[in-house]
This record gives sequence, structure tokens and C-alpha cells, in this order.
Amino acid sequence: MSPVNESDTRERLLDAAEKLFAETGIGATSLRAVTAEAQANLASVHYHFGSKESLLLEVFGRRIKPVNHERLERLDKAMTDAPDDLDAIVRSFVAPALLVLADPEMDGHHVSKLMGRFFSEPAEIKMQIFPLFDEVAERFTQALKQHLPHLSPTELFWRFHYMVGCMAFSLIESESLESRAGSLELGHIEDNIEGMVRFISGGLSAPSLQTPAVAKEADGEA
Amino acid sequence: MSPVNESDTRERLLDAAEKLFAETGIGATSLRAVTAEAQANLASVHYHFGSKESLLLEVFGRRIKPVNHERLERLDKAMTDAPDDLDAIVRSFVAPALLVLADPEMDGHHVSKLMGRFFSEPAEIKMQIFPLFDEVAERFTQALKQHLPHLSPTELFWRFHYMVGCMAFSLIESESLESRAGSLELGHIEDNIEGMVRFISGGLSAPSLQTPAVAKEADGEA
DNA sequence: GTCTATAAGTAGATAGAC
DNA sequence: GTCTATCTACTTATAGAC
Repeated sequence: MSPVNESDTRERLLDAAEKLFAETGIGATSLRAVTAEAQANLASVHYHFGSKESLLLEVFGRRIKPVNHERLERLDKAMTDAPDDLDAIVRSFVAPALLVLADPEMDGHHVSKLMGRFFSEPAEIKMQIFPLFDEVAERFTQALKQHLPHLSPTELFWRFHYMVGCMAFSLIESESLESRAGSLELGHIEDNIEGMVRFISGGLSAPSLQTPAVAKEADGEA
Repeated sequence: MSPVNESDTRERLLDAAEKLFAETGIGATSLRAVTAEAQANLASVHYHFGSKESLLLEVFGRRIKPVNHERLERLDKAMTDAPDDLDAIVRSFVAPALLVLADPEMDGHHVSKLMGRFFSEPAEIKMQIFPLFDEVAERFTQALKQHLPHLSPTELFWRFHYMVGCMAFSLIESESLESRAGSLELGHIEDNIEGMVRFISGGLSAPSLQTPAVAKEADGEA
């Protein structure tokens, strides 16, 4: 009934661009390829988005925003429901991203690959996407600080980003890892999330560099 | 005296390509830009390498091989000198990569960015670079297995790759992180290495998923 | 909003002179 | 081993008909 099919060209372009940016790479994907995939006309990209770069920013934003929104929602819930549970904070950061892989509504594999592209974009484009992560970075850093008050701001900064690294790498390389795993059964996403949460929590809770040498058989001072 | 300047065109091409691939992106870097940077002729790339793709593979191999070689050397030394020290294994994996950032012989920042490009290369190119990491992955997985015999092969696989993720992300994003750190002093590389080693060792040593719920106040079975 | 046609530029690759 | 010149193909972007 409704003229639905009229201007979902825009959506089809976003879908096609997302898929091709993810699979082929952004620089290597031409607008011609995008419009062909979207069964749209070459000029439609410029009509709807103005340029390839604007299209790119919309492609990223469409996926990043809901994930970060859910992270913050989960974080709020974790902070009120289980304020002493470091795992819960880590999980609220990690799970929304990894669950994209299993979301049937968006083909997870190319969404994850798309996120991977982000890391190797030219600085100019990266700078436009970074602000989408600012609130999440700030809020989670604050939350971690409550659990790890002994860490200096510098150590906290690094550990937050080690967490990001674990998560991002697993997301980006999910497909490569599957093929490299060979005959190994990599398990379901829920297990992967929990495994990652344990690793990260273990890392976050590791002894600080500023509290050195408590490890093995050291005993304070002489 | 010697005709040195005669055929180091090849080296200059590698240097220029590395710099531009890193800074601008691989797909976005034209051979014209490479030859301009190298003060060489456009045709010289095809003479020395045959194609852009072959050039790319040589650019990556030139940096990856020595790092992985040093990793294995350090691993051997760690396994004989301090076979009980998990930190030493992690350090022998992490340090050679991060030390590149401080190596005056190769401008660390663009070498690190170059490595970042790897993750978002088209699958076809990635598959040609992956084998350079096979031996390192195998040897380190075996070494970690000795320290963490309670982990299933699947958990070991994941944790090895969480380690890779921490390391790779920090390397790739080293420049972004510096600018995002604002007024925060991020410290020297030696500190960064040790901080990362602690985080990763903590993560690797975290309780297994298969040994559940020992954490807080659980007590075996009823 | 969507199309065709085309402008204007750049890409990788190669042939052949030197 | 290095150069110029050029081929062929593909790129983003735009003007203007419908």
C-alpha cells in the first residue's frame, strides 16, 4: 500500500555500501560498485549523501550508535544492580559489540569487518568517527576507576584500551580466526563473550606497575 | 666512489611505499605517489616488483619477518632461562613489536600504522601475509599451553588471540592513543611493555570457563 | 527522485628508446 | 636500470532530461 519502495534507495545504498566497504575495503570500493549492488543509479549516491565520504560516515554511524547506546544502558544497569561486579562492567562493554555477530538483522560478519576497516582509515576520516566513542570511553573509564582505585590515570587509560583492543581484534578478525581455528570448535557467542570477559577482568585486575614485585616470593622491604 | 646510488632505487621504493601505505592507506596510495616520494620513475616499480601487490607483500615482509624472528629468539631464551615465568613468555611476544615504535632506524609510527593496515586488507592479500605468523602462533601457543595446562584448546586459542589483540591494537592505535590521552603522560615504552605484559598475564591466568564459579563465595557442590 | 550522458581526472600496466 | 609516452580502464562528480 504505502509507497515503501519509493525512497528506500537510501537504505539500499547504505546496506550495499556497508557490505562492500566491509568485504572489499573502503578505498577499494567504488561508488559504481555500491550502486550496482544496491541496484540504484550512480548519481543516487550523490543525491542522497553528497559524497563518498559522507556516505561512509553514515554507514559507520548507523552501526556504531546503537552498540554504544546499548553499552551505556547496560552499564547503568550493571552499576545499580551489581556495583561490585567488575565482570558486569566488562560484559556491558563487550557484549553489545560481539552480539552484533549473531544478530540476524544485520549480517554480523560484514558489520564486524566494517568496524575493522575503521582502524585503518586515513586519519582525517577517523577523526570524524572518534567522537561517537567519546561518551562510552568516558563513562567506562569512570566505572573502571571505581573498581580499580589503585591504578594511576595512566595505567587506567592503558588498561581500558587493552580491553578495547581485545574486543576489537576479536570482532575484526572473527572470520579469520574461524578459518585459522581449523578443526577447533570455537563455541557459541555467549561462551566467547564470557571467555573474553574473564580474560579482560583478569587483565584489569592484574597488579599495578606502581605496586611492584609482590608477585612470587617477594616480601616488602628487607 | 662506489655506485651506491645506482640501484638502491629498490630500497627507496620500499621506504616510500611503506610510508605512504601507512599514512594514506594502501588502496588510496597510487604507484605514482610512491614513485614521486621515492624520486623514482613510475615504471621502476614494475621493473623491481612487477606489480603493486608484489610491492605490498615485500613491504610487509620486510618488517614482519625480523619482529617474528626476534620473538622466537626471545621465546627460546625465556623457556630455558625462566621456564616458570609466564610474564617472560608474554614479554617475548609483545616487546619485539612494541620496540619497533622506539627504533630510530625505522620511523616507528608509520611502521605501526602499516601493521594496522594489514587487518583491513582484502582477504586475498591477508591470506598471503598470514603464513608469516604461522610459526610464531604455533610456538607461542605451545609455550602458553605448558603454563596453562588446564585450559582447553579452544580457550587457549582465544586467549592467545586476546593477547594478539591487545598488542596489535596498542601498536596500531599508538598515535591515536597519544592524541586521545590529552594531558595524560603515557610513559616510556619500557613501562608500556611491562603494563601490557601484566594485563595480558592477568588475562591469560584468569579462571577457565570450564572451572566455573570458584570466584566469589561458591563452594564446590552442595 | 531517478535517470543518461559525459566531463575531467587518475589508476595500473606496458612498450620501447636510451 | 631508468626513462618517456601511451594504452586501457575505471574513478568521482555533475549537468540536465524526465
